[in-house]
Amino acid sequence: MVTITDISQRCNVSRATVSKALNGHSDINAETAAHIRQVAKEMGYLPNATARALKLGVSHNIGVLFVDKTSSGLSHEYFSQILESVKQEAERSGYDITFISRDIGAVPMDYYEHAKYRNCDGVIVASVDFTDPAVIKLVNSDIPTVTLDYVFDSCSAVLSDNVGGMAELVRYVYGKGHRKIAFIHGEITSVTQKRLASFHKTCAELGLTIPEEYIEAATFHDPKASGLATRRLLALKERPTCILYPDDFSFIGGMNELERQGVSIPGDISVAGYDGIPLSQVLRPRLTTYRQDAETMGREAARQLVEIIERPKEWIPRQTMVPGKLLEGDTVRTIE
Amino acid sequence: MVTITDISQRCNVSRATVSKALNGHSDINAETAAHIRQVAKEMGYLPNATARALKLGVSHNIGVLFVDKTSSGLSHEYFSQILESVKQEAERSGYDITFISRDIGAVPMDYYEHAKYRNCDGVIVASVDFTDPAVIKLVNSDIPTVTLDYVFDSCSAVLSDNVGGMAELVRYVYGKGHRKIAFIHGEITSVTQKRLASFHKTCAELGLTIPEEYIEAATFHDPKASGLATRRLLALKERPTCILYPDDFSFIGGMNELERQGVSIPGDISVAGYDGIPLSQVLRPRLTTYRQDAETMGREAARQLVEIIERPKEWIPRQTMVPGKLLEGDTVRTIE
DNA sequence: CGTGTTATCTTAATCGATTTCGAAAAGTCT
DNA sequence: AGACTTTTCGAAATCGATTAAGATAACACG
Repeated sequence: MVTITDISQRCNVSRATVSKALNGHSDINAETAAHIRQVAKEMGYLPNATARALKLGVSHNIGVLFVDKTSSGLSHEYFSQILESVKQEAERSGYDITFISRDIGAVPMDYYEHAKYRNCDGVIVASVDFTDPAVIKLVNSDIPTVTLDYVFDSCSAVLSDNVGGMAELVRYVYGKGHRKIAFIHGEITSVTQKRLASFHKTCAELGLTIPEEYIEAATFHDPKASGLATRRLLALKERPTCILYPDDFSFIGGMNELERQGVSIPGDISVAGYDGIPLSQVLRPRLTTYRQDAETMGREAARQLVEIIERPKEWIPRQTMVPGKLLEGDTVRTIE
Repeated sequence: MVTITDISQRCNVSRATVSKALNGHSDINAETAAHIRQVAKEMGYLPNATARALKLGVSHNIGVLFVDKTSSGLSHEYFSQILESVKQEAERSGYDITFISRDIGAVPMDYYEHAKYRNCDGVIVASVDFTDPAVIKLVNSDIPTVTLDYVFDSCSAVLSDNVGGMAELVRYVYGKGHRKIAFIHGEITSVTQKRLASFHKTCAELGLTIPEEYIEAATFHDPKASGLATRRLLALKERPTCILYPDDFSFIGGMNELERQGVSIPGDISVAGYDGIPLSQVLRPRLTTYRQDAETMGREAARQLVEIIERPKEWIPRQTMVPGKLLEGDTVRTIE
């Protein structure tokens, strides 16, 4: 591998001169610098990121912590989309992406230790159990952190507008004439809590009284759980006319249960999902769902993290709300 | 941050001794070593991966190159699953994962340069245009490489059994009584070529003559393209009784077109996909599709790469074929 | 002409960890 | 006791790049 030393020998200058020439310092003669850069190019010189990181204490490397309970992590489409856009934005700013985990090899580590060990300049945290002490340790540490869909006082957060999204969804189905609206939610996380709160608040604003039995618990990304929840709703004396699901995957599980029971969609019961995965608009009927703007969220998270890293002085924790968009499919019908 | 120097001062020994104690060298007294380890633990010492990488020339870092044409990269579920299992396996062996790309920041780089710059010990390559000179440069370089779904002489490869998969699929629908089998394929890649070849070969073995018009071109992961191809097939005088699609996403696009034209599935026409994405078994009707074992592929790729990295002497390029599995859904019917 | 200034380059320390080589002390053997 | 091993530890170099501080020469100015 070509190093600075190799170049310095070829050019008959010191290593310091080469380094300065390549980094555009002003105390190097313009011609000398040009020559050095020329030679460096010819020799195919590449700076060694490792050596640089060691000396400068800055790695130009961002850690991402994406782990969900099922450890399916990336299989959740919403998160793979976020990851992809985080990656693109980080790269544009000159940062690479490294996954953070526990226990790298045989060595037991927590997330913070792993990030430190790898000299990450910052970390983006998503799709984890935010009550995990290891996560809390990380976000409260000296490492700049941006969280996705969760707020800590100690760091910036990029949030999908769950409150606004749920409100829009409820108002939409209300506008279609629905009054008996049921909500199947995912496991209790901050996201679920926000959607639940927004659901109740919006219903109240619209003058709707939602019976307790209309609120059902399921699990994110779990068609079976939502199927069961759906069955419970169908068993009620007074069936809802519309059911909201925690995500599109669960949504489809619910639709299956409805069809199995001979309930037509949206003829007998209307349904809507959340996430707006690409497939939702390919399937027939097209799913009515609230699309979370994963791309913007990832980009925004990366942008903010880079800003914190590069301008730590001016930084104060900030929450950024990313709006989504209602995708009006064919699963909610108008009723009188 | 706690460094080796800090520990050496606390223990009144040299830095060399600390390093050796922590790495279990035999020329350190057992008691001394125990004490040093104890103190290191108390002080919360973490080795600095950067310094280590610089000195040892080994980063314990694996690059992954996942870029598809639409630069949607990870949005392709097959690849996010592979990535996830690559990550898990790599971590178990003590390796971290970093994404490789071009042009990190303002600096123009090719994949090889990027991997070198980051001191990657090896790279896993998938979902790229394998005719890209930058990719070819990488796989032919001194950096150990494992490719997914593509074979170079210069490196090991992990392959989904496209030949076997397609053969199984064809034989399955043949077994169901189908004789007029159409095949919509993705853009021409090595994967497509294998499936095409296997399709023809298997049909020939079964004594089937497939008219040219039954072979249609579309694009991977593109429901519109497959919809159009489907329309062309439906316009034929002699319609096929079964259509095979390049992947499940395209598959669904094709099904939509069929339904739009009032063709019932599988009553009028049978259909089958490829990939076996999780949703394929949640949707109703359940999709008949050939499931690629992404998890095994990722794990195998990581395992082999680690082996090449750690035992370069004994290594010879090897191809590993990972079998998939036919998921028998409800989209292929039996005909007399 | 002496002093100060500027432009240009080098020396050497540094980041944190590893490792070669050697040194000192302790033990072993004849 | 003298010679030789073995055990245990440390000094110093090293990986590649950066940078503070210093050196040298050219130049300007009163």
